[in-house]
Amino acid sequence: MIRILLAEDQAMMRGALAVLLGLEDDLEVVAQVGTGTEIVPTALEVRPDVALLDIELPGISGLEAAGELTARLPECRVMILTTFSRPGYVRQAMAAGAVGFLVKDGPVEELADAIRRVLRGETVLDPALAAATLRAAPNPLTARERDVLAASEDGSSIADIAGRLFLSPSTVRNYLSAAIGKTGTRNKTEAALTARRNGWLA
Amino acid sequence: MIRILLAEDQAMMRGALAVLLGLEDDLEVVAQVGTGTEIVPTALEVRPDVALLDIELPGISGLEAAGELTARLPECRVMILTTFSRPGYVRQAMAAGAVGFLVKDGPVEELADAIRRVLRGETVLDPALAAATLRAAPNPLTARERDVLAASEDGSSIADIAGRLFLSPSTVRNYLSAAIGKTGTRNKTEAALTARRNGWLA
DNA sequence: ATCCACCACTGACAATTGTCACCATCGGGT
DNA sequence: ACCCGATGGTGACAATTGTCAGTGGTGGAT
Repeated sequence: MIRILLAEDQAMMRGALAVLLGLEDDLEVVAQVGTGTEIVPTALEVRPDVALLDIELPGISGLEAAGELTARLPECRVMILTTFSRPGYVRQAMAAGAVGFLVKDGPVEELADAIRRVLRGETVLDPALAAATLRAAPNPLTARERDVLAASEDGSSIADIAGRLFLSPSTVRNYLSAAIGKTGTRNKTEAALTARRNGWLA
Repeated sequence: MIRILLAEDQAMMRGALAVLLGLEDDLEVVAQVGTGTEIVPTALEVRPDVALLDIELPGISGLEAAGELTARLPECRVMILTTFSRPGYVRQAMAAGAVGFLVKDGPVEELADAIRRVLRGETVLDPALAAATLRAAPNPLTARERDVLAASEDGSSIADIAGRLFLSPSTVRNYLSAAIGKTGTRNKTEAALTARRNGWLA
């Protein structure tokens, strides 16, 4: 019996997947969580064979949790199940020790099989997605550039960002200018958008 | 046997829901589509009792499809199933003749029952959500203001927007200024963001 | 007939934003 | 010791953006 931990914030999606996986007679969902913060504690308690993690979660992200989980519970295989096939996500997932990366666009039928394959020691990653990730440029942004971009995502003014990050407005403008240059965009809004789309933030 | 049409863009969610609903012995998913454009033609062909529509879909939105569907196939009950409980969405759904509005945050168990209740003639709408919708201000934006806000969502410059909408840059700036005023925000990025969050766009 | 809301535009002005050159410090590498 | 990249800053300048006061035109109410 393969014991599964399921982390997904949308209750309906989480419930549906749990029922679905429960229908397979070699699979068993032993824990369900709706936030990133619960992942590691719950996993340490129930000791699942596989953790199926969404990325965008309240609290910490599934990718951060993946890193901690592979470190603290190495016998648990970590798989990422996400809406977005962003190159940066794939990169971070692999760096965090994940052995599977599934996109919610794919057919449900693949899911149970992917879990079994991971447990046999295989790595599950769509070849086209792997290729696209390798083709795409790796994250060119420095930590600070990511900070200011993330802070500008809600449309904040430079003064706001500076206040929030305890920097001088001029410094913020310089980082933004650098980020705009590196992303090949024309203003902070576009820069934040493409950085987000590439999985370069958070 | 209740015949259901399912419109949802995420294949995995769509598949999982279909399996789930299929487990109920009085429910039957007779059609699944992944785009908004397919909804009406498919419904006219298979004549379902209930159409369960996501809002954010490729092609036309589930809300637009809902309006057309209630007009062209009145015997088919339309239910909206969406991630976002935006006041504007609820308003539009009801205006389009939908008799159910479900949020993907809720438990899966409710879904089948909600469908049955809708078929008994009830309207399914979380009271708290209904209250919040009534409390929230209705869409204060004019059609043009919505246009320019939608066009500015990708971080475009005013000149870009003007070019795309065949307007003079000054006109665009005036509409944006009006939208900024009405949304109580401080720049076009914030304005577009809050308009989107309230379900005032598209 | 008059009012009002919406549409479309212009021009002027102030504020914000983006670019650039420049300076200083710190921590690795080589 | 030296270079390099990242961090944090200043000041100057140009471009973009936001505000405001106008001008008209349209079409639907009263």
